Amino acid sequence: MSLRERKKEQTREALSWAALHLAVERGIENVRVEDIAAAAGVSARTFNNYFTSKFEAIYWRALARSEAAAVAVRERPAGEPLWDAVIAAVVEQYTAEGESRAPEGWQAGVRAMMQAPEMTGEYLKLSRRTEREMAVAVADRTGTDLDKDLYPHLVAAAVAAAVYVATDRWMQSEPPVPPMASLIEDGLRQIAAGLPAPR
Amino acid sequence: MSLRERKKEQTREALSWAALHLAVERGIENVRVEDIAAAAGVSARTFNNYFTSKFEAIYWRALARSEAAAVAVRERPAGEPLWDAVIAAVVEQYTAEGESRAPEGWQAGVRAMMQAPEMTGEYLKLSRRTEREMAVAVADRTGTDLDKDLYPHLVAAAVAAAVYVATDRWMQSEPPVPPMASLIEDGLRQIAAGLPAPR
DNA sequence: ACGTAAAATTACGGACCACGCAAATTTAGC
DNA sequence: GCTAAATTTGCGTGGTCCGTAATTTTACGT
Repeated sequence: MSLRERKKEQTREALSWAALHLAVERGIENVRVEDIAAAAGVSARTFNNYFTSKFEAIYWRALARSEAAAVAVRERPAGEPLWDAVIAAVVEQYTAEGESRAPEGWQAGVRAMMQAPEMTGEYLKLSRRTEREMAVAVADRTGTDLDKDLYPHLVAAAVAAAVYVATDRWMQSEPPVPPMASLIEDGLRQIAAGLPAPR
Repeated sequence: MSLRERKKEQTREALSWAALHLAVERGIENVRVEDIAAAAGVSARTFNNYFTSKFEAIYWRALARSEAAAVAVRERPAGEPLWDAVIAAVVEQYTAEGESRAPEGWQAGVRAMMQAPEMTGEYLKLSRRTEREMAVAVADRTGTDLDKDLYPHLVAAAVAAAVYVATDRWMQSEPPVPPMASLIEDGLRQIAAGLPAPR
């Protein structure tokens, strides 16, 4: 990777972290694009070269994780049943992370920030774009057709929904907070079982 | 209903129709809030008293339909299995409508408009708010707990996902266009079956 | 080390949005 | 007809996002 490409990645990371930190610190309503740009050491115009909104900057890491999940589905063993592959691939993204290394209070801060009304729906809006990656991976594994079949899109949308609901639950949990990976796995398994009404 | 309440509803309807019409006519990127307000015969400030964005105005009818679906779930026979109730309630909203009475070219225009990149994710963002209604209805019917159980939220999110995917497919269909209700029912049935990989 | 080209950053201006506030208007109720 | 409540509207403001062009940085060849 060239110096220029490395610097671009570094800028993107810096902007994303600055967005997240400032939002947790001050609340999303007190964070302006200009603040994020200043914290990252670039101009506001540069911020908009990288992200179309502060929400996109905040969620960039989560969105990258969704992309990585789709890639991981493709890389699962070829004969593996679809849902086993999907669940393993998705859960993997939420397990190999240094959650326990986050500063004290960080997770509580993130949870509080994500509850702000301004955040409602923003993740879903942005995740629409990464859903297609998952649909492509599912279509490849199941031999279904993206243009003719609902199936791959349904799986992708249902997976995104399960991840969303589980992370929303995680955000609203009181201590002791269950691991996000467990919640996500639970959600995906319920989907794969056809969401039977509990007894 | 008082005159005042009737006038408020009429204003909301007028604004929503104006938004949808102008977006179909000119493309969303050529429609300003001021244009919508003028077409509805009110000020731009009044527009923002009713809607927080032009997307909310455009999708208002669809969002109202989601709300109506949640209400309809509550009204299904008490002993009816959950998914039968949900599918019937949701599909009902997309059947009792005068699709065939729309002007020639209208459906094609709506489809084209919804494909615009600016629209991506906007419906999902807004639908987040109505999902809770469906979750409440599901919790009531299944005796699950909104604060403790993932289940009602998973069902609500999965239903919203199925509706979204089906309407997206409908929008992208070449003539002869299948009825939206059929696509939605198909999607919901696949979800209720656990999205098994097709053979 | 230097010169040129390509890419990225930045400054600037402009269009647009969304909201708070208060004045004006309309509706409700007696 | 009068008063109160609700709604509409005008105005101002803060903020966002983009297009454009100038400036700076990096890449590459010599």
